[in-house]
Formats: sequence, C-alpha cells, structure tokens
Amino acid sequence: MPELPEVETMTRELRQELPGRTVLTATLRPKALYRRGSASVHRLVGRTICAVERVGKNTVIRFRPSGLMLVNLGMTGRLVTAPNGSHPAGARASHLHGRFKLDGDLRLLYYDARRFGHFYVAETCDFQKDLNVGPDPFIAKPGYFKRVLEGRTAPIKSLLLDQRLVSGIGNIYADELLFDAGVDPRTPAGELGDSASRLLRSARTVLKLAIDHGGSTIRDYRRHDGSMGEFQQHHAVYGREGEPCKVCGTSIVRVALGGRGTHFCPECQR
DNA sequence: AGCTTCGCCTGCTTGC
DNA sequence: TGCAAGCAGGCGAAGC
Repeated sequence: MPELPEVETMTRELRQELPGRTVLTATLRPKALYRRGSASVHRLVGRTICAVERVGKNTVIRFRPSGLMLVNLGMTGRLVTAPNGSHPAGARASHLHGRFKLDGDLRLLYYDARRFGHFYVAETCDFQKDLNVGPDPFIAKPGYFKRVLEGRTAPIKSLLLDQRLVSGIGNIYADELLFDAGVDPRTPAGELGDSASRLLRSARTVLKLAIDHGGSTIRDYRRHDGSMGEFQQHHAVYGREGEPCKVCGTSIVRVALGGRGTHFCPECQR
C-alpha cells in the first residue's frame, strides 16, 4: 500500500528520468481510472515534462507550457519507466493500464493489479480545494494537529487516514506513528490534548525513517528497479499481531477500527 | 458537518 | 491437491 514514504521514493526515482521528455503518445484504460472531472491523457501529447513532485500520497507530473497529471497509486499501482520494448521486473502485462511513449526511447508505464488507483489531468489544480488533499506532516506547522483535532470525537486513527485533514498517512504508518507517540488508536481525537503535538513529531520521525529505508513492501510495492523497500523489517506493530512488543514484550493486539485492521501495544499505547 | 459503512477490484490466504 | 469463500484496503459516495 503506497503511502507517503513509498510515493516519495517513487517520485524521486521518476524525477531522475522524466524532466525534459516530451509525450509522443498517451493511453489510459479503463475509464474508471480517471478521477471525476479529469481531462483525457491525450491532452498531454506534445507537451514536455518540467517537474515531478509529491503531494500527499500523489505523484504530480507537471508539463510546459502548462498542464499536470496527478497519479494516485491506490493500493497496488506502480508507475515506472522502461525502454521501448522492455518491461520492468515483476510486472504482469495484464496489469498494464497506462502507457506514455516519451521521446528518447523511453516509456512511462502504469501497472495496477486491483485498479484502485486514479489519474487526474488538468491545466491547473488547487490540491486542497479541488482534490481534498490537506498538508502532509512535513508541511504542517506545529500546533496544526491540535487545532484541527479539537472537538472531534472520531478515533484518532480514523482521522489520521483522512487525507483532507493530513495527507500522506495510510494504514501502516498510522499504526506505526501512534505506537511511536504512545497513543491508543481508539482515543477520541479531541481528547488528545498535548499529545496531539507529539503525534505530529512522531509522524515526521516515522515517515522520515521509512523514506530512508525506501518504504515498506508488504505485498505489491516495489522500488523502481524492482527491489523491495526495507522498512517493513522495522515495523513495531503493523502486521505483528500476537508478537511481543519490542519495548515491553506485551502481545501486539489487532482490532478493526473504521473497517481497517489496526495494530497496537495495549501496554505502551494508552 | 461529522462519523460510519459500503462498493469498487483482484490476488493471496484459509478452510474443507 | 483443488476449489470456493474470506480477507485486505485507498478513497469516493452514500447513509445516518
């Protein structure tokens, strides 16, 4: 499940290759991969990539003289370059849904087994307003969490997954940062008090560490070269149900919260 | 408005 | 061993 660290890793890798390339042909199917209100990728033919950046869990490719394409990988999406005629390691042809032929003998390919990803093509875009993408933990100012969580009654874990409030955090890193902060995921967000600012610090710590390890590979995620991320080896709680807490030895518990598998240490997180 | 549930989709895991 | 059912989960839509 690509979250901020995985998308950041992928975006950095694409940034090495894409800027300066002009789009020669573009196809994306099926239609369901387009986000509502998106223009067709055909519009990008003839335009030249000028920047590749990350916004929350999305990769944004910018073009000159104008235009942008936002890619959200959903759960199993993979955006990767390959020379003409070759396919990236471990990619199945039946999962190939998007092809962008670029100049200089390069293709940008989109694979997605479950097709939960989506694309948004437009001339301009206000991410916060048009796409409901709030600030990520590296952009948010100290005090931001405390301010937006005030009065909220939903469990803090559920709100951490809400991209409108804070972007970039998914199921894995929500569990991991709550452990780092020592906060019970079921805590009503408005009752956090001063630990709200601790959450922001933990988010930055955990996400930064994950980026340094190339992200987490649970099932599908792969680095650009087909290798796996390493951070899953450092998970304290995610996927460790029944295993001893690395701090106190208590068995890690798994509960369902808002329909999501949620892992935590009942001793360290209160 | 805020909170919760549902549906999309397919590969992997589990159970018989 | 083989097959069917169950499960996972980002995110938008719908329901309360």
